[in-house]
Amino acid sequence: MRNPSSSSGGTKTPCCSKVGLKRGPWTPEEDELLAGYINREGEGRWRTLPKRAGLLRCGKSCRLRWMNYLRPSVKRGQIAPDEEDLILRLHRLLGNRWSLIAGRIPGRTDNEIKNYWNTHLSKKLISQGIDPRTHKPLNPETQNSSSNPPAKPPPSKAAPRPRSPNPSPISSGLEETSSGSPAILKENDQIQSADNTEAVYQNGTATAHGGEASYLPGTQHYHVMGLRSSHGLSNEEEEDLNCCGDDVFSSFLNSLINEEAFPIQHQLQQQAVGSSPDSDSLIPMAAAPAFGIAAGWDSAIMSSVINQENNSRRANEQVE
DNA sequence: AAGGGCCTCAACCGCTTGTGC
DNA sequence: GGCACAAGCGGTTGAGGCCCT
Repeated sequence: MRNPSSSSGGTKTPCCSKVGLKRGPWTPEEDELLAGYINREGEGRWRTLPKRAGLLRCGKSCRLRWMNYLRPSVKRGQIAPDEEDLILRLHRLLGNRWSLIAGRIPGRTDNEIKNYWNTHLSKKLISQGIDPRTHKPLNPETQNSSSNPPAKPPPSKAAPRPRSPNPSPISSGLEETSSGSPAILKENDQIQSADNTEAVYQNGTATAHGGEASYLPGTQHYHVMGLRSSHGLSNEEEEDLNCCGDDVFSSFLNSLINEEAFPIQHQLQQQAVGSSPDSDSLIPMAAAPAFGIAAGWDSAIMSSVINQENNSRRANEQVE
Protein backbone atom coordinates (compact mmCIF):
# COMPACT_ATOMS: atom_id res chain seq x y z
CA MET A 1 0.00 0.00 0.00
CA ARG A 2 2.38 2.53 -1.12
CA ASN A 3 1.61 6.13 -1.46
CA PRO A 4 0.74 6.60 -5.12
CA SER A 5 2.60 9.85 -5.15
CA SER A 6 5.75 8.38 -3.71
CA SER A 7 8.70 7.45 -5.84
CA SER A 8 11.65 5.21 -5.17
CA GLY A 9 14.33 7.81 -4.96
CA GLY A 10 14.51 8.71 -8.59
CA THR A 11 15.61 5.29 -9.74
CA LYS A 12 14.37 4.09 -13.08
CA THR A 13 10.89 2.70 -13.10
CA PRO A 14 10.74 0.54 -16.20
CA CYS A 15 7.07 -0.11 -16.42
CA CYS A 16 5.32 2.55 -14.38
CA SER A 17 7.39 5.55 -15.38
CA LYS A 18 4.89 6.80 -17.92
CA VAL A 19 3.13 9.91 -16.82
CA GLY A 20 -0.48 9.28 -16.01
CA LEU A 21 -0.15 5.69 -14.95
CA LYS A 22 -1.80 5.07 -11.64
CA ARG A 23 0.02 3.47 -8.75
CA GLY A 24 -0.88 2.38 -5.26
CA PRO A 25 -3.92 0.51 -4.03
CA TRP A 26 -6.41 -0.81 -6.51
CA THR A 27 -9.99 0.41 -6.46
CA PRO A 28 -12.96 -1.94 -6.82
CA GLU A 29 -13.64 -0.38 -10.20
CA GLU A 30 -10.15 -1.24 -11.40
CA ASP A 31 -10.48 -4.76 -10.04
CA GLU A 32 -13.71 -5.18 -11.93
CA LEU A 33 -12.18 -3.93 -15.15
CA LEU A 34 -9.18 -6.21 -14.85
CA ALA A 35 -11.08 -9.31 -13.80
CA GLY A 36 -13.69 -8.76 -16.45
CA TYR A 37 -11.13 -8.36 -19.16
CA ILE A 38 -9.12 -11.41 -18.17
CA ASN A 39 -12.25 -13.51 -17.86
CA ARG A 40 -13.14 -12.54 -21.41
CA GLU A 41 -9.73 -12.55 -23.07
CA GLY A 42 -7.59 -14.66 -20.78
CA GLU A 43 -4.24 -14.00 -19.13
CA GLY A 44 -1.08 -12.95 -20.88
CA ARG A 45 0.31 -10.04 -22.87
CA TRP A 46 0.49 -8.05 -19.70
CA ARG A 47 2.34 -5.19 -21.29
CA THR A 48 -0.56 -4.29 -23.52
CA LEU A 49 -3.33 -5.56 -21.30
CA PRO A 50 -3.92 -2.31 -19.35
CA LYS A 51 -4.57 -0.35 -22.49
CA ARG A 52 -6.85 -3.00 -23.92
CA ALA A 53 -8.68 -3.31 -20.62
CA GLY A 54 -8.98 0.43 -20.19
CA LEU A 55 -6.78 0.60 -17.12
CA LEU A 56 -4.29 3.31 -16.24
CA ARG A 57 -1.88 0.80 -14.76
CA CYS A 58 1.32 -0.78 -15.91
CA GLY A 59 1.21 -4.39 -17.03
CA LYS A 60 3.32 -5.54 -14.18
CA SER A 61 0.91 -4.06 -11.69
CA CYS A 62 -2.02 -5.73 -13.46
CA ARG A 63 -0.32 -9.08 -13.44
CA LEU A 64 0.49 -8.82 -9.75
CA ARG A 65 -3.03 -7.77 -8.88
CA TRP A 66 -4.48 -10.67 -10.82
CA MET A 67 -2.04 -13.27 -9.55
CA ASN A 68 -2.16 -12.26 -5.91
CA TYR A 69 -5.72 -11.13 -5.45
CA LEU A 70 -8.21 -11.44 -8.27
CA ARG A 71 -7.57 -14.94 -9.56
CA PRO A 72 -10.53 -17.16 -8.69
CA SER A 73 -8.22 -19.83 -7.35
CA VAL A 74 -6.71 -17.52 -4.77
CA LYS A 75 -7.73 -18.59 -1.33
CA ARG A 76 -8.44 -15.79 1.07
CA GLY A 77 -8.26 -15.90 4.80
CA GLN A 78 -5.95 -17.16 7.45
CA ILE A 79 -3.25 -19.72 6.86
CA ALA A 80 -4.44 -22.98 8.36
CA PRO A 81 -2.21 -24.96 10.72
CA ASP A 82 -1.80 -27.62 8.07
CA GLU A 83 -0.71 -25.02 5.56
CA GLU A 84 1.70 -23.54 8.07
CA ASP A 85 3.15 -26.95 8.66
CA LEU A 86 3.56 -27.42 4.94
CA ILE A 87 5.21 -24.04 4.53
CA LEU A 88 7.71 -24.88 7.22
CA ARG A 89 8.56 -28.18 5.63
CA LEU A 90 8.79 -26.75 2.17
CA HIS A 91 10.90 -23.84 3.29
CA ARG A 92 13.26 -26.25 4.91
CA LEU A 93 13.50 -28.12 1.65
CA LEU A 94 13.45 -25.23 -0.77
CA GLY A 95 14.61 -22.13 1.08
CA ASN A 96 13.19 -18.79 0.01
CA ARG A 97 11.77 -20.16 -3.21
CA TRP A 98 8.40 -18.68 -2.54
CA SER A 99 6.92 -19.46 -5.90
CA LEU A 100 7.88 -23.10 -5.57
CA ILE A 101 6.44 -23.25 -2.09
CA ALA A 102 3.28 -21.54 -3.26
CA GLY A 103 3.03 -24.05 -6.05
CA ARG A 104 2.66 -26.78 -3.47
CA ILE A 105 -0.05 -25.02 -1.49
CA PRO A 106 -3.27 -24.68 -3.45
CA GLY A 107 -4.84 -21.26 -3.39
CA ARG A 108 -1.90 -19.50 -1.81
CA THR A 109 0.33 -17.06 -3.62
CA ASP A 110 4.05 -16.62 -3.32
CA ASN A 111 3.53 -13.12 -2.02
CA GLU A 112 1.17 -14.31 0.66
CA ILE A 113 3.47 -17.07 1.76
CA LYS A 114 6.46 -14.78 1.74
CA ASN A 115 4.60 -12.28 3.88
CA TYR A 116 3.38 -14.96 6.23
CA TRP A 117 6.86 -16.32 6.58
CA ASN A 118 8.40 -12.94 7.27
CA THR A 119 5.75 -11.85 9.73
CA HIS A 120 4.87 -15.05 11.49
CA LEU A 121 6.93 -18.12 10.88
CA SER A 122 10.39 -16.62 10.96
CA LYS A 123 9.60 -15.00 14.27
CA LYS A 124 8.13 -18.19 15.55
CA LEU A 125 11.29 -20.07 14.71
CA ILE A 126 13.50 -17.38 16.21
CA SER A 127 11.48 -17.47 19.41
CA GLN A 128 12.20 -21.18 19.55
CA GLY A 129 15.88 -20.63 19.02
CA ILE A 130 15.94 -21.72 15.42
CA ASP A 131 17.49 -19.80 12.59
CA PRO A 132 14.66 -19.34 10.08
CA ARG A 133 17.10 -19.27 7.18
CA THR A 134 18.87 -22.49 8.01
CA HIS A 135 16.37 -24.23 10.27
CA LYS A 136 19.20 -24.86 12.63
CA PRO A 137 19.70 -23.68 16.19
CA LEU A 138 20.68 -20.07 16.61
CA ASN A 139 22.94 -21.00 19.51
CA PRO A 140 26.08 -22.43 17.91
CA GLU A 141 26.92 -24.36 21.06
CA THR A 142 24.05 -26.66 20.41
CA GLN A 143 25.47 -27.57 17.04
CA ASN A 144 28.08 -30.09 16.18
CA SER A 145 30.68 -27.52 15.25
CA SER A 146 33.00 -29.95 13.52
CA SER A 147 30.46 -30.99 10.95
CA ASN A 148 28.44 -27.81 10.79
CA PRO A 149 30.43 -24.74 9.83
CA PRO A 150 28.89 -21.30 10.39
CA ALA A 151 25.80 -20.68 8.36
CA LYS A 152 26.23 -18.90 5.10
CA PRO A 153 23.87 -16.14 4.11
CA PRO A 154 20.93 -17.14 1.94
CA PRO A 155 21.33 -17.10 -1.80
CA SER A 156 21.91 -13.61 -2.98
CA LYS A 157 19.62 -11.80 -5.29
CA ALA A 158 22.33 -11.90 -7.90
CA ALA A 159 22.22 -15.68 -8.02
CA PRO A 160 20.73 -16.70 -11.35
CA ARG A 161 17.33 -18.22 -11.10
CA PRO A 162 15.92 -20.45 -13.75
CA ARG A 163 12.63 -19.40 -15.16
CA SER A 164 10.23 -21.20 -17.36
CA PRO A 165 6.51 -21.02 -18.03
CA ASN A 166 6.09 -24.17 -15.97
CA PRO A 167 9.11 -24.13 -13.76
CA SER A 168 10.37 -27.46 -12.59
CA PRO A 169 11.90 -27.43 -9.15
CA ILE A 170 14.40 -29.99 -10.29
CA SER A 171 15.67 -27.73 -12.97
CA SER A 172 15.97 -25.04 -10.36
CA GLY A 173 18.87 -26.92 -8.88
CA LEU A 174 18.04 -27.04 -5.24
CA GLU A 175 20.65 -27.38 -2.66
CA GLU A 176 20.94 -27.06 1.02
CA THR A 177 24.59 -26.80 1.83
CA SER A 178 26.28 -28.56 4.65
CA SER A 179 25.71 -25.45 6.70
CA GLY A 180 22.06 -25.74 6.00
CA SER A 181 21.77 -22.65 3.86
CA PRO A 182 19.71 -23.08 0.79
CA ALA A 183 21.67 -22.22 -2.27
CA ILE A 184 21.55 -22.47 -5.98
CA LEU A 185 22.95 -25.74 -7.20
CA LYS A 186 24.43 -25.62 -10.62
CA GLU A 187 24.54 -28.47 -13.04
CA ASN A 188 27.14 -31.06 -12.10
CA ASP A 189 27.70 -29.41 -8.77
CA GLN A 190 28.45 -31.77 -5.99
CA ILE A 191 27.39 -31.18 -2.48
CA GLN A 192 28.17 -32.84 0.79
CA SER A 193 25.21 -33.10 3.03
CA ALA A 194 25.38 -33.18 6.76
CA ASP A 195 25.32 -36.93 7.02
CA ASN A 196 28.25 -37.18 4.65
CA THR A 197 26.25 -38.52 1.81
CA GLU A 198 27.14 -36.86 -1.41
CA ALA A 199 24.58 -35.50 -3.76
CA VAL A 200 25.07 -34.60 -7.36
CA TYR A 201 22.73 -32.48 -9.36
CA GLN A 202 23.12 -33.42 -12.94
CA ASN A 203 20.83 -32.52 -15.79
CA GLY A 204 17.80 -32.51 -13.59
CA THR A 205 18.79 -35.48 -11.54
CA ALA A 206 19.39 -35.52 -7.85
CA THR A 207 21.55 -38.44 -6.92
CA ALA A 208 22.60 -39.47 -3.48
CA HIS A 209 26.01 -41.08 -3.36
CA GLY A 210 26.95 -43.04 -0.34
CA GLY A 211 23.32 -43.25 0.52
CA GLU A 212 20.93 -45.73 -0.85
CA ALA A 213 18.86 -43.99 -3.43
CA SER A 214 18.64 -41.56 -6.23
CA TYR A 215 15.83 -39.72 -7.82
CA LEU A 216 15.69 -40.06 -11.56
CA PRO A 217 12.70 -38.20 -12.89
CA GLY A 218 12.73 -39.79 -16.29
CA THR A 219 12.49 -43.25 -14.82
CA GLN A 220 9.18 -42.41 -13.20
CA HIS A 221 10.23 -44.00 -9.94
CA TYR A 222 12.92 -43.94 -7.33
CA HIS A 223 15.96 -46.11 -7.66
CA VAL A 224 17.45 -47.98 -4.78
CA MET A 225 21.11 -48.61 -5.06
CA GLY A 226 24.32 -48.86 -3.19
CA LEU A 227 27.41 -46.82 -3.63
CA ARG A 228 27.72 -45.33 -7.03
CA SER A 229 30.57 -44.10 -9.09
CA SER A 230 31.35 -40.43 -9.17
CA HIS A 231 29.50 -40.20 -12.41
CA GLY A 232 26.77 -42.45 -11.27
CA LEU A 233 24.64 -42.55 -14.39
CA SER A 234 24.24 -45.27 -16.90
CA ASN A 235 23.55 -44.49 -20.52
CA GLU A 236 19.94 -45.39 -20.01
CA GLU A 237 19.74 -43.09 -17.07
CA GLU A 238 21.33 -40.30 -19.01
CA GLU A 239 18.67 -40.73 -21.64
CA ASP A 240 16.00 -40.76 -19.02
CA LEU A 241 17.04 -37.33 -17.92
CA ASN A 242 15.75 -35.79 -21.07
CA CYS A 243 12.19 -36.50 -20.17
CA CYS A 244 11.98 -35.18 -16.67
CA GLY A 245 8.37 -34.79 -15.66
CA ASP A 246 7.16 -32.19 -13.23
CA ASP A 247 4.54 -34.55 -11.89
CA VAL A 248 7.22 -37.01 -10.98
CA PHE A 249 9.10 -34.41 -9.05
CA SER A 250 5.83 -33.52 -7.51
CA SER A 251 5.46 -37.04 -6.22
CA PHE A 252 9.01 -37.00 -5.01
CA LEU A 253 8.54 -33.76 -3.19
CA ASN A 254 5.32 -35.00 -1.70
CA SER A 255 7.06 -38.00 -0.28
CA LEU A 256 9.73 -35.77 1.18
CA ILE A 257 7.18 -33.47 2.67
CA ASN A 258 4.87 -36.11 3.98
CA GLU A 259 7.28 -38.66 5.24
CA GLU A 260 10.85 -37.67 5.23
CA ALA A 261 11.27 -34.32 6.83
CA PHE A 262 11.94 -36.21 10.00
CA PRO A 263 14.27 -39.04 9.19
CA ILE A 264 15.14 -39.85 12.78
CA GLN A 265 11.58 -40.20 13.85
CA HIS A 266 10.83 -42.12 10.73
CA GLN A 267 13.69 -44.48 11.33
CA LEU A 268 12.68 -44.97 14.91
CA GLN A 269 9.19 -45.74 13.77
CA GLN A 270 10.53 -48.22 11.29
CA GLN A 271 12.66 -49.86 13.93
CA ALA A 272 9.79 -49.92 16.34
CA VAL A 273 7.68 -51.85 13.89
CA GLY A 274 10.60 -54.07 12.97
CA SER A 275 10.84 -53.17 9.33
CA SER A 276 14.07 -53.31 7.47
CA PRO A 277 15.89 -50.10 6.68
CA ASP A 278 16.28 -51.40 3.16
CA SER A 279 12.60 -51.72 2.66
CA ASP A 280 10.90 -49.71 -0.02
CA SER A 281 9.42 -47.40 2.54
CA LEU A 282 12.81 -45.91 3.09
CA ILE A 283 13.47 -45.04 -0.50
CA PRO A 284 12.38 -41.46 -0.33
CA MET A 285 14.23 -41.00 2.92
CA ALA A 286 17.42 -42.20 1.37
CA ALA A 287 16.86 -39.83 -1.48
CA ALA A 288 16.48 -36.95 0.91
CA PRO A 289 20.20 -36.14 1.12
CA ALA A 290 20.15 -35.49 -2.56
CA PHE A 291 18.12 -32.44 -1.75
CA GLY A 292 20.21 -31.53 1.21
CA ILE A 293 17.96 -32.98 3.82
CA ALA A 294 20.19 -33.86 6.67
CA ALA A 295 19.28 -36.60 9.02
CA GLY A 296 19.96 -35.62 12.56
CA TRP A 297 19.32 -33.07 15.22
CA ASP A 298 17.93 -30.45 12.88
CA SER A 299 15.14 -32.71 11.88
CA ALA A 300 14.39 -33.38 15.48
CA ILE A 301 14.26 -29.67 16.13
CA MET A 302 12.02 -29.12 13.18
CA SER A 303 9.70 -31.73 14.46
CA SER A 304 9.50 -29.97 17.78
CA VAL A 305 8.39 -26.84 16.01
CA ILE A 306 5.48 -28.43 14.31
CA ASN A 307 4.86 -31.57 16.26
CA GLN A 308 1.97 -30.07 18.12
CA GLU A 309 0.20 -29.26 14.92
CA ASN A 310 1.03 -32.62 13.39
CA ASN A 311 0.00 -34.87 16.19
CA SER A 312 -3.54 -35.32 15.09
CA ARG A 313 -2.61 -35.84 11.46
CA ARG A 314 0.14 -38.32 12.23
CA ALA A 315 -2.24 -40.26 14.38
CA ASN A 316 -4.50 -40.53 11.41
CA GLU A 317 -1.65 -41.60 9.17
CA GLN A 318 -0.59 -44.30 11.57
CA VAL A 319 -4.12 -45.60 11.71
CA GLU A 320 -4.08 -45.79 7.95
C1' DA B 1 -9.39 10.09 23.86
C1' DA B 2 -4.77 10.78 22.11
C1' DG B 3 -0.68 9.48 20.19
C1' DG B 4 3.24 6.76 19.62
C1' DG B 5 5.07 2.39 18.28
C1' DC B 6 4.45 -2.00 16.18
C1' DC B 7 2.55 -5.16 12.79
C1' DT B 8 0.58 -6.66 8.50
C1' DC B 9 0.44 -7.27 3.75
C1' DA B 10 -0.58 -5.18 -0.90
C1' DA B 11 2.19 -3.20 -4.01
C1' DC B 12 6.43 -1.90 -6.05
C1' DC B 13 11.44 -2.46 -7.42
C1' DG B 14 15.28 -4.46 -9.44
C1' DC B 15 16.87 -8.26 -11.20
C1' DT B 16 16.84 -12.56 -13.89
C1' DT B 17 15.78 -15.88 -17.69
C1' DG B 18 13.08 -17.13 -21.84
C1' DT B 19 11.70 -16.13 -26.38
C1' DG B 20 11.35 -14.16 -30.86
C1' DC B 21 13.36 -11.52 -34.39
C1' DG C 1 25.32 -13.67 -31.46
C1' DG C 2 22.87 -9.46 -30.12
C1' DC C 3 18.97 -7.03 -28.98
C1' DA C 4 14.29 -6.00 -27.25
C1' DC C 5 10.49 -7.43 -25.03
C1' DA C 6 7.73 -10.43 -21.90
C1' DA C 7 7.24 -12.74 -17.84
C1' DG C 8 8.49 -14.25 -13.36
C1' DC C 9 10.98 -14.07 -9.05
C1' DG C 10 12.59 -12.57 -4.32
C1' DG C 11 13.42 -8.49 -1.61
C1' DT C 12 11.74 -4.28 0.11
C1' DT C 13 8.63 -0.54 1.19
C1' DG C 14 5.19 2.05 3.54
C1' DA C 15 0.05 3.08 4.37
C1' DG C 16 -3.20 1.77 7.36
C1' DG C 17 -4.78 -0.76 11.17
C1' DC C 18 -4.02 -2.41 15.77
C1' DC C 19 -2.28 -2.30 20.39
C1' DC C 20 -0.46 -0.32 24.38
C1' DT C 21 0.28 3.34 27.54
